[in-house]
Amino acid sequence: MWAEPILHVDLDAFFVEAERLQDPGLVGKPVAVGGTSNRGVIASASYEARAHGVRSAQPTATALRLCRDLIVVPPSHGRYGELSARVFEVFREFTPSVEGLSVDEAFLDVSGLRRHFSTSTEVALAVRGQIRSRLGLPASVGIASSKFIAKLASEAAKPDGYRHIPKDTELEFLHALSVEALWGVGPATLAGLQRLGVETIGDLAELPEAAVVGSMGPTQGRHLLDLARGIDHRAVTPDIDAKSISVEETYDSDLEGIEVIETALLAHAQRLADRLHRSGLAARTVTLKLRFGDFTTVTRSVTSGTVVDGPRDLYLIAIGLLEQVEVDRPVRLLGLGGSGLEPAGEPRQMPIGAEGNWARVDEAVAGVRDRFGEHSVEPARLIRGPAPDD
DNA sequence: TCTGGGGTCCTAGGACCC
DNA sequence: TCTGGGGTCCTAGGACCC
Repeated sequence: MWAEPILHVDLDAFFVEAERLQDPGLVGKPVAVGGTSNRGVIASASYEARAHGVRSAQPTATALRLCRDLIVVPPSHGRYGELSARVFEVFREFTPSVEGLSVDEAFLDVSGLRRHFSTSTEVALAVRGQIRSRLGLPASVGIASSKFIAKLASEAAKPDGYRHIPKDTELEFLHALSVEALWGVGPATLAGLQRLGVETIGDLAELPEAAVVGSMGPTQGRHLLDLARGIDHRAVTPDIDAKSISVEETYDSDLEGIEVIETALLAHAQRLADRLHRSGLAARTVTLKLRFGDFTTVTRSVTSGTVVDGPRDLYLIAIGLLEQVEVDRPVRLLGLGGSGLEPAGEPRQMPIGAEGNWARVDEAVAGVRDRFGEHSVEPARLIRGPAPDD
């Protein structure tokens, strides 16, 4: 009963369900949350929409063609984040050993609850019940002896169900699944495995290690082979600190001309500074990302001995990185990110001879934007005048 | 009706240091 | 007579996940 103490809790169609809490009129209908512009894609689809073939990551235009009654709602990530925080509070009422994978899923190690519940499946039912009754959200739970089996079990449990995989039936459950179901097998790895004649996880488990390592390299090869044989000793690790923070945007129409790109980077620098400020972090490495109209993507990054978090510093660094890229084609996407994150220090160093104390200005601006919203204070260059025709 | 936005991890080559 | 091996950091790109 307690040989399977790992739960994987996965909220069903989380963004859609969050929208249904706001607007109950959406219940029972084909609904998707996603971008509504010409380049928008679906982030989350209701099961009614999935019945028509609507999937996440699908272009919204394709989804509308597949399902003419589809209601597409633009995402409200701020609200989803708040709801997610409440879901995680519920998790932590059961155990401190909660490892979030994203806003809508987490591993829970419930082995410490032996004295309070007779089985780990009972814990799973209680977690599901609390999330349903207090937050109005459906969740599916997988219960297993290891993280990756628990994750596969929650997938098998969807929607709004639970699935317990007893340890002695693990391999039977695992080996029947398609190898694509394995965490870490995407299109490129799948193609390599198919060349080896692998279709199911069971097929992979029977291959000699040398064949798998020869095709996929030692690190990934041995790891996948272990998983295929049911071996996964990874512990549930709570509270992993963020390693990078980034903002990016795909434009409705491609950007042309350095000035237009620089202006867009000013907006990115401001947004990134806001996100860093809210997290109390500063970055040692700044990375600029450009995707051209033909979808080729380049990145340029720079690491310095000091950290940055102010919009002006981020902007100047971004401009410096932009100069290293040959921008000879229209730009579809711009991104700016920070990594090598450290807690933002109290007293901010200014470069010797820098004019004025920009760090203090940045700090003050960030404080105002936190309190009054992101449009309360903006660089003058970003403020649009009244629209000419209304 | 081509392909979002936010992440993590890995690899490979070069710089640099001992 | 150009020549070592290890370790770490940095950069660019790519695979993958939700």
